Amino acid sequence: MLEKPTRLRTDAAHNRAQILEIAKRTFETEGLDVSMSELARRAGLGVATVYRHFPTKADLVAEAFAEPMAECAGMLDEALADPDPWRGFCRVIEEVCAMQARNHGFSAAIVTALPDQARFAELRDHALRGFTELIRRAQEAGALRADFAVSDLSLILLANGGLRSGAGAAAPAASRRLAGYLLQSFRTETAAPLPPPAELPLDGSVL
Amino acid sequence: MLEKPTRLRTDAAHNRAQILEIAKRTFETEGLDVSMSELARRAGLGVATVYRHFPTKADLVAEAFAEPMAECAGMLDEALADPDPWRGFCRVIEEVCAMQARNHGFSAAIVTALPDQARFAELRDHALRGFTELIRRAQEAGALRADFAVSDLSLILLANGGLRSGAGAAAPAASRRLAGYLLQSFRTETAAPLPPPAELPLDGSVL
DNA sequence: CGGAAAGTGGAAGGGGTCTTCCGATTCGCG
DNA sequence: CGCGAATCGGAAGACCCCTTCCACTTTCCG
Repeated sequence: MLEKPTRLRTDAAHNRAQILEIAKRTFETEGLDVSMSELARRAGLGVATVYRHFPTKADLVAEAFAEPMAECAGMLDEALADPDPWRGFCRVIEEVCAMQARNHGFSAAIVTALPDQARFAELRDHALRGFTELIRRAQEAGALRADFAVSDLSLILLANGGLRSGAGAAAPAASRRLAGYLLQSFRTETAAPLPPPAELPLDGSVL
Repeated sequence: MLEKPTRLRTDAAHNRAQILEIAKRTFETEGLDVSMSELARRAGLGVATVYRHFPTKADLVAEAFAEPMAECAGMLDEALADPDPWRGFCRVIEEVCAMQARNHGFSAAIVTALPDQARFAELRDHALRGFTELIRRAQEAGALRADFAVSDLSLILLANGGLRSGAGAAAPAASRRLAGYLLQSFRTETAAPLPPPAELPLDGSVL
């Protein structure tokens, strides 16, 4: 039986934290296309050290994005707490889009890390159930158009993700504008007939 | 002075066409992430042969996408010919989105090939001028919201490009739905205040 | 039909990635 | 303080990629 040493040596603990910190910052500002060697260099450590603490790049990514991931789930809970479901709905969309635009690695991280990390499966399901409930309430209140589908969330995330890759520094502004446009067409009043929802994954690959 | 031999040898001409054909098909269905070796293999030729006809991958991409590129520009001219500017506007958006969703390499090709290919600079400028004119007319007719900006085209293209990468086979359907949502919010009636347009490139990198 | 020129194929150059290995180093308990 | 175990660092393995080189083959003109 393998048993992991209960605690890391103090230097090792420090290095681990250091790597994680650098990874968080770098992934956020430059995306996931940073090599492990480069991360190691920036942390002032060897590559092997990085691999000792994070067996694979996906593991490092998962760990680095645990916080933003949880933050996202938190947004949903806050939104559900809002007495006005439409306002809650808007906030979720706006905030998630903003997060995605701000954090360059976020979208890619979802794809890279989510699929086979059990730790996120629960988070995702929770968020998805919450969002479904939010939609129901907003529609019942007559604010959200009736033909808005849960899969439209994937649509929004993918579309907004497209901005991040191409808009560079303007990504946050572009993102706000896109969210603005979309939210206006999600309101009941607008509701003209629409092409049917796409059968988007909705599983790990998108959210 | 270098002068290119007026005509290719018949076998060479055949091979060139063969490569181009394979490249078009492959780029369309699988995107640009196909190696030159793989393309050569599929064409039943050696790598060197590919490079003899297309000095760099970007050259091959440019050549392979010349047609869809021109087709795009054509859509604009058709739209401008439509007596109803709003209908023309919608068609451009819908068709360009459809093209982007159908042809997996299209967006990436714009980024890869457009920047330093003089042949496309003119095409792009023409299209951009045409689109600007189309916007003006649609706004004057009172159909398109007044705060729609030219840079919103980049917004649409980037957003729609995001679908293509993540939606897989559902991309066309997702694309149609996104275009549907957006067009509804572009109509005058909807027009509620909106975040300001982002300062998107608008140059080679996006359109 | 024969030979010069055009065209070809496969290997190899140069660069990048993720990951593993192992000898050298550092920590921290006794 | 000393010594074993945990940890580290850099080189190297195993794949990718795009591109170049050069001996070999094919075409086609006189």
